[in-house]
Amino acid sequence: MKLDLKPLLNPEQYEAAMHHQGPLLILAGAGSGKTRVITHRIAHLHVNLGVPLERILAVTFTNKAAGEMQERVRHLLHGLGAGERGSPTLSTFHALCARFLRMYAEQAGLDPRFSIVDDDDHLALLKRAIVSLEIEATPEVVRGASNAIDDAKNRGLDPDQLEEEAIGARAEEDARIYRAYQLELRRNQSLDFGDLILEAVRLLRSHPAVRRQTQRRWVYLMVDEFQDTNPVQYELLRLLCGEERNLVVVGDDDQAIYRWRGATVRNILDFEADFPEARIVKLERNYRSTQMILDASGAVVAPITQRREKTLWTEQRGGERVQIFTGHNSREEATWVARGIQRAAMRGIDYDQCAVFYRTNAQSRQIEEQFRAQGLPYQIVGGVSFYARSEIKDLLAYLKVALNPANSLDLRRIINVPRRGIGDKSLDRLDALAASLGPDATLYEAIGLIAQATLDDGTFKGKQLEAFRDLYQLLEDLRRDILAGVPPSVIAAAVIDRTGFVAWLEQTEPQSAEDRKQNLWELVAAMQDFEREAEAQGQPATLVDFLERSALVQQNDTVHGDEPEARRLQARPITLMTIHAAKGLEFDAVWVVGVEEGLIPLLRERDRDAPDRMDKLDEERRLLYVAMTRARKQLALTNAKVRRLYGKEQLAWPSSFLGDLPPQTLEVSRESAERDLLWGKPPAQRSGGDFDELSQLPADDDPGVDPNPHRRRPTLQAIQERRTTLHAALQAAAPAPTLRRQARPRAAEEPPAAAALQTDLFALRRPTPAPPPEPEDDTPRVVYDDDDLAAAPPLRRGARQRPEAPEDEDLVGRTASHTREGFGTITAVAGDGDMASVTVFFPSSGRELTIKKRYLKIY
DNA sequence: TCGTCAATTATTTTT
DNA sequence: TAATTGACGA
Repeated sequence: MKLDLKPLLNPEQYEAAMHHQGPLLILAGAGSGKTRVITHRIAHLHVNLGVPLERILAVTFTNKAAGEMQERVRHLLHGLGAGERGSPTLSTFHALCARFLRMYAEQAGLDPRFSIVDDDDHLALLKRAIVSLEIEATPEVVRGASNAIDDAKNRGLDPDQLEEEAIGARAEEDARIYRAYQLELRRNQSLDFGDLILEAVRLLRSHPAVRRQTQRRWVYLMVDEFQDTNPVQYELLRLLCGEERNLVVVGDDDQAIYRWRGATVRNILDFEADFPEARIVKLERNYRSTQMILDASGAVVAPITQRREKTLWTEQRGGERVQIFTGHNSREEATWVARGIQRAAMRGIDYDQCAVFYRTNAQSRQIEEQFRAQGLPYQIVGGVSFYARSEIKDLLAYLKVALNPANSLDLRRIINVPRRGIGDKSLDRLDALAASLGPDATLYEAIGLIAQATLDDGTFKGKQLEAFRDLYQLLEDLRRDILAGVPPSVIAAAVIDRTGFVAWLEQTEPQSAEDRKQNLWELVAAMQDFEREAEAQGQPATLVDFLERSALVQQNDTVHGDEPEARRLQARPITLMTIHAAKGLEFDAVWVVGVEEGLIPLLRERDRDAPDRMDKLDEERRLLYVAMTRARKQLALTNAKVRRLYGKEQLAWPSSFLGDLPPQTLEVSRESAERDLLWGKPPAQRSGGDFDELSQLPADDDPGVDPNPHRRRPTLQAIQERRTTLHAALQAAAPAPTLRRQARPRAAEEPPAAAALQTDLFALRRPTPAPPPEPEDDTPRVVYDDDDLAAAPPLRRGARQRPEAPEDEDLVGRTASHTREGFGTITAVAGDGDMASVTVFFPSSGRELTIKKRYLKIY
């Protein structure tokens, strides 16, 4: 069956999707259907041109994007009845490189069981490296070296090359630290994120045979979010596509928001320099937003000089104006957002089509508080990653060490967790012992010597010796299990059981033990999911693969409020996330909070004089652009005059970027504390955007600011300090203020009186009044008087309810625990209900027992 | 060696 | 605000 793309795509999309060979740059504006182009091109190559799917490689940055593309390609091909013949490789840069390096571990000079270190491990290792050079590991040194190393890896430099280009003592020191750090990594048989790409590049460069093999394997290359590539990633792409130069890149320089991670817009701006024969297609037709939203957001990036000119257009003429709201404080801002969402819901926009974006995670707290107070269901995307939680890292550390005994970093982590009486002193002696065994000896080997009593000098005895023996025995058992192919979930459960992890949690952290236990079981459940998935694909579920996934998947788990689980699952929640996390998503209605100077753009004092400050400012513009272009129909930008952050009140003023928005696209909310569209400066002066502008003054009626900009040009910090002091003085001088009741938003018709503004400010310094009582019923509370709100939208049943009480035939393969026998895997079931006879294999004892179901805990 | 309590301090974005 | 670090006593 032939696939005719013509009726499916617009002319530009069609041109891009029909592209056959050679380099192509697709400049895809926000919402212009780039994923559609990529998936249709894959289908076209396969169905019309007979390209085997295995020859196609598409690289993305996030697992989310890779997964989505996978799904869409599968769906598209399935619809054409062409889905059964293999599948293209759709992967992230990092996952691709990790697999590649394990495959060619020998040529790359690596142990195929190498561990991948996350950011925390990276810092720990870095500190050790710094100390090993007898340099004091102050936060500045660590941060500086970390940045230098990251930057070097992003540019593809090794320690020697970094040293060569180093100017000054500081840079030379960084290079030396880089060298020592690499040594630490090597000793631990570990790679960090940067190494994954860099080592892959080195391997391809130095091994022509591997390179040829790889180039033959993938003939058609596509890269999504090309604007986010850094120089090494770019180099990797060039090596992958080889002489054929058969490379299609899709990107939007206006959405480049990862410069700080080494991404360089240059890659997209100068693509033709490297590929002079490249075709370029611009996708400017937007299928997502109203013209109003496009006009407003376009104005934010328009002042950027280094950019590919694009003008988005849509057939959705008109649309609602962008709402602008200024709250007296950040709590009021949150209240207004909550109310706005309830209004949107009245107009038929589901909660799960509403999103709130903020610049920093810390801002989510206040939004949460309001949502909780008003009974709005929400989910937070991002935040502390599941895999960054200490109990999860502990458990995984056991598995990582068992797999890769050279991983001393993780061994250190667990050597005394749970407490087994091996303290700092013992660890020092263990280090000394390892050092005496030779330069390449590992901690694990040293422990082995002690445990097997090969060492008989009496350094360790009694309880300590016992502790070492237990630990060693445990790890050896795990190693054996891994080799024997015992499923990861069973191994993990055995660790929890044999270390007494749960009891330790309950004893040391009684308040959070419940949560942490939940997390542990969630990890075991994640492993089981993984095992089922692998089984479905007919592949073995190996621990290496699971660990790799856990290291590379930034699980966007949802951190929920303290609402009861059942209630939370009932409604499709509103999404709260950082702007970065929002890239690639879209919602009917979007609220961007904290559109303030200092937050958007986020500026810190030390950036003031940075040579690249203009670039940073441009990136902040793009960030706001990304946030705004997520909205389909409705968009609001909010800020506050006083912001509570880190437990402190700080005065704030509207972002200078707001001054670039065309007034005819805006509408200031009637409830706003600031009614004026001219945020304290005439429009003529407003556009450029420079750091000096920051020290210029905000609205005249803001307290605490010298109204004469010529008198001095204080630093950002000085301004804030001065404002805060004056603010405090004002407060001290005032008669006892009346406290305003909290969290009862005023009716929409009643804008805050001028007098209320003052008391409002004062109220901030007082202890917060008791929070409003939790609503008892399940419906969202109606918080203001509008009649039309009385009919609040019904909460819908959520889609992702976890299956409870599994059907009996589902039990086989699951993990079960028994009070005496510990953890095991279910191998058979007879009968049903609580009295069913369940046969369980317990790896710790090697026994298989049949036990009544009611005596088992099943996970 | 371990647990408690006080002090300190850092606050961006993430594969 | 919250999370981490450091000192101290058991």
